[in-house]
Amino acid sequence: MVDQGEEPPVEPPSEPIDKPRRRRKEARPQEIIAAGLAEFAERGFAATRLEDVAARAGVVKGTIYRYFDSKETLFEAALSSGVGPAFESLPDIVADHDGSTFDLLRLLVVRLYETLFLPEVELLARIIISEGHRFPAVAELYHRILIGKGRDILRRIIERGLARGELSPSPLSATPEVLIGPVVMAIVWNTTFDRLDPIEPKRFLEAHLDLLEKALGRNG
Amino acid sequence: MVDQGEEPPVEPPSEPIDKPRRRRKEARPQEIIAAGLAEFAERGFAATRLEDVAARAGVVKGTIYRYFDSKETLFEAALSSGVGPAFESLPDIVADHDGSTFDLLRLLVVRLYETLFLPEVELLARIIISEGHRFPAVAELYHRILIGKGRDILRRIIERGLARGELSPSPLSATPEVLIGPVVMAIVWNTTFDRLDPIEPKRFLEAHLDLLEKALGRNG
Amino acid sequence: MVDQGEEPPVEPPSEPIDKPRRRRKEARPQEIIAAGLAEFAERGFAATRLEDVAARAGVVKGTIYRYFDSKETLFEAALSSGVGPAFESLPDIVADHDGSTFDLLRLLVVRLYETLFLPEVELLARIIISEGHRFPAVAELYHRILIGKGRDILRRIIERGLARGELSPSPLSATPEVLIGPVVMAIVWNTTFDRLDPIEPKRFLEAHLDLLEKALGRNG
Amino acid sequence: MVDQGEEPPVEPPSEPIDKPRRRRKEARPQEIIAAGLAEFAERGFAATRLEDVAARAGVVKGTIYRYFDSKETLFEAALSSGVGPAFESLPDIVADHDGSTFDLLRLLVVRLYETLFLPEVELLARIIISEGHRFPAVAELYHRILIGKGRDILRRIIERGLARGELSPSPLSATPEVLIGPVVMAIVWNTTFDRLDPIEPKRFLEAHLDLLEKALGRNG
DNA sequence: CATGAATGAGTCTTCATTCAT
DNA sequence: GATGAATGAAGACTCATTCAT
Repeated sequence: MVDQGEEPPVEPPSEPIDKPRRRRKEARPQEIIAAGLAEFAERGFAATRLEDVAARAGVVKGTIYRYFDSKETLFEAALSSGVGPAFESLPDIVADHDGSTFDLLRLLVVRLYETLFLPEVELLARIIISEGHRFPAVAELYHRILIGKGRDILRRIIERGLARGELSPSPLSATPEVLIGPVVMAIVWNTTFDRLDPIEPKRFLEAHLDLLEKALGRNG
Repeated sequence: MVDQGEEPPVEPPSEPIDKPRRRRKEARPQEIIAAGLAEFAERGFAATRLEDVAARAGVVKGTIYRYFDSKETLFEAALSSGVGPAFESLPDIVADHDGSTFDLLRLLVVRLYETLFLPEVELLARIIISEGHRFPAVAELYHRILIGKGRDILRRIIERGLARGELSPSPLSATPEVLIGPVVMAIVWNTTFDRLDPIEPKRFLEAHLDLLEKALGRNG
Repeated sequence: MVDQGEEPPVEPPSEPIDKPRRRRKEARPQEIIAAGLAEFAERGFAATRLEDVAARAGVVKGTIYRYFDSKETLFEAALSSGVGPAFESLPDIVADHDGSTFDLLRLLVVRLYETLFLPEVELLARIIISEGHRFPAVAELYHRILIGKGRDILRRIIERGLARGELSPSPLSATPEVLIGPVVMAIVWNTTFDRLDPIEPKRFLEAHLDLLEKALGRNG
Repeated sequence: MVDQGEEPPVEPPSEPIDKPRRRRKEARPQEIIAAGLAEFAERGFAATRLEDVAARAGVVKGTIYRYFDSKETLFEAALSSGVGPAFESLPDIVADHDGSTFDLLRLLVVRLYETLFLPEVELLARIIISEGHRFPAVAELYHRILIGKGRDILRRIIERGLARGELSPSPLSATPEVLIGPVVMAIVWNTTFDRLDPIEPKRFLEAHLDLLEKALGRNG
C-alpha cells in the first residue's frame, strides 16, 4: 500500500525486457506526485517550489504541467493519491469478530498506530495537519475518509458493546472519538517535535492500550 | 485570563486623558503582532502578505519594519508574545491540593480545555501545529513551555498518585502524556475541520473526564 | 579591435540561415551584459535599475535572473567581460623590437590612446573609475590586468633602455608610471567633463608624445 | 583650508566660554555637510543613506531636512563647501615671480600634490570623479574652478615661457594640460587602488618633477 | 528647533505558468 | 511528449520625505 515510494530505480524484472523507457513514462505522474508529497510535507504548500518538485522527480519544471494543470492540482492529486491505500484495510475488522469490545478497540488502535506511522502516511498526515485548514477540498476529503472509515468503525464498536451489555451509556459512549485521542496526539507531537523529542510509537501504544483496558476492563 | 495579550494592561493613570496619539504609538508593536498572529494563523507563514498584516493593524507596510527586522522576526515575535500568559497559570495546582489523583487530573484537564480553546490561544496552536516543523526555534520554544509547564505537572501528579498508593506502576504511569491525548486531538480536529464538523469542547471534555474516571477510578 | 565585445565573432556558417530565434537565445547573456555595461556606466551601480537594463536588452526583468544571480553578479560579469579583449594585444610589442626607448614608448602610448578611447572601453573605464573603490573584487581584477599587462611592459621598456644605455637611473626610471599619466588624465577628464569641454584625444596624444620626446630625446 | 574637517569636538578656546550649546547649533549644517562628504565619498550618491549621514553627524534623519531641502541639495552643498578653500591659494604664484618656467611649474605641481592629497580634498576628488558625470551642476562647478584656477595658471606659465624665449611653440605648449597628467593619474589611482597598491605621492612627485625637468630643462 | 514615527513609492528578487522548439 | 527559455505578476524590503508632537 502506498508503496509507490520515491524512486523505483530498479525496473520490474518480471515484465518482458523491453519498455524500460515506456515504463518510465507511464510512471511519471506517480513520480511527480511522490516528489510533491515529500516537498509539500517538508515545506508546506506555499513555500514549495515546483522547481524543487521537478528536480526531485527527475524531470523539468515544465514537464509537471503536462500532467497537472497547476500547483494546486498537483497538491490535491498528491493528497488524494494515498488515501485509499492508507485506510482501506480498516473496515472489515468489526463485522466478523467475536471478542470483547476492548479486543476490538485494541485491534483498531493497533492498526491505527501501524498505519499512521508509516513513513508515507506520516507525510500525508503532516500535510493535512498543516494545510487542511487552508484547503477546504482537502479537509473535506479527509473528513469524509476519517468519518467514513474511522469514526464509523468506532461508533459501530461502541454500539456493539452497548448491545452486548459490555458498555453502558455514558458521556464516553456518546463521544467515543476520545478513545483514539492519544494516537492523534502522538502523530501531531511527532509532526512538530520530531527533531527535538520524538515519541516512540510503540511505547505510546502500550500506554494507550493500558488506558483503554483500565477504562473498559479487559472484557468490557 | 490570558487576555492581557493585546494591550499593555497597566495604562498610565497619572496622565490626564488626552494623548490619544501617544497612546496609539506605544501600542503599535502589539497591534502589529496581533494582526500578524491572525494572518499567520489564517494563511500560514509563507502565504501571509505583510501588506495584509499591515492593513489589519491599520498601518502601512513600511511601518512594520520600524519594529521588526523581517517577516520572520515578526513571526517569531508573534509566537513568543502569547506564551507566557497562555501557560502561566498552570503550575501551582499540584503543590497544595489534597484531593485524589483523579481530582488533580480533572483540574489539569479542565484547565487545559479552558485555556487551549481561548480564541487567542487557538490562533497560536494553529500556527504551532502548522509551522512548528519548519521553524526549529518555534518548535523549541513551545517544546520547552509544554515540557516545563505541562508534561512536568502531569508527571508530578502521577508520582504523587504512586506515592499515595492510588496508582500502581504500569505502562500508563510510565507514559502519562497519553492521558491528555484527547485534548490535543480536539484542538487539532478543530484546527482542520472547524468549518466542516467542529468539536464541541464541552462535550469532548465530559467524555474525556469520563474516560479518566473510568480508568483511574474516582478515588484513584 | 576589441569589437568582438558584443557578439560572438564566429557565426555558425555551416547552418542554413533560419534559426533566428536560436541565434537569439545563445546571445542573450551577452546582450544583457552589454545593456548592463551601458546602464552601469551611465548611472552607476546603485542607481541602475534592472528594469532598464532588461528593457535595453529587449527582455523582461525576470529574464536577467536566468543568467545572473543578482544585480551584483551581473555587474561583475559585465566588468569581466571586456577585460581580455581590451588589453590583450599589448604585451608583445616589447619583445621583438629594435627601435629606441622612445620609439617603444610611443608604440605603447599610441596603443593606449587607441584602446582606451574605444567606446566600449570608455564605458568600462568610467565604471572602474566610478565604482572600483566600492567593489574590491573589481578593483582587484583591473589592478591585476593593469599591472600584469600595463605596468609590466612599461618597466620592461625602461629596463631595456637602461641596459642599452639610452636611459640612466633617475627618479623617473624608478617610477615610470608617470610617463603614462597624461593618458589617464585624458580618460578621467573625458569621463567627467565630456559634455562641457571634452578633450580631443588626438591633440592630447600629440602633446603627450611631444613631452616624452622632449624628456627622453628621440633616440633616448 | 577646508579645515571644517569631520568633527570639531573641541570647541575653540579663544571664544569666551559660554555658548557651548549655541555653538553646536550653529555648527550643525557644517557637521552634516562633513558627514555627508564622508558618506558620499565612501558609497556614492545613490548608495548613501541619509540615516547614516545623520548618525555620523550625531543628529537624527529628520534634522537634516531642517537645513537641506533634499538629499541632492545636501550633496551639492557638500561639494561646494570645500571648493574655495581647496583651490584658493593657487593663483598668485605666477604674477610676481622671476624664476625659470620650470621653477614656476615646479611650484605649481608641488602645490597640486600638497593640496590634492589632503584627506578632505581626496574625499572631494573621489566624489567628483565618481559622480561628476551624473551631476552636471557639479561637473560644471568644478570645471569652472579647475579651468579658472588651474588651467589658466598653466597657460600663463607657458605664455610667459614663450615670451621669455624659454619655450618654443610646439604641440606641448598648445596643450600644456599634459604637463599635470601625472598628478591626476596619482589621484585617480589612489581613489581606486588605495587598498591594493597605493601610490606614494612623494615618490610620484619626484618622478613627475624629474620628467618635467628632463623635458623643459632646468632653466627652460 | 529637534525628534522619530509614519508614509509610500520604488526596486530587487522569486516563481507559477506559458510556449516555441 | 519533453525541454528550458521567457514571461509577468507579486511580494519583501528600503529609504527619502513628511509631520505631529
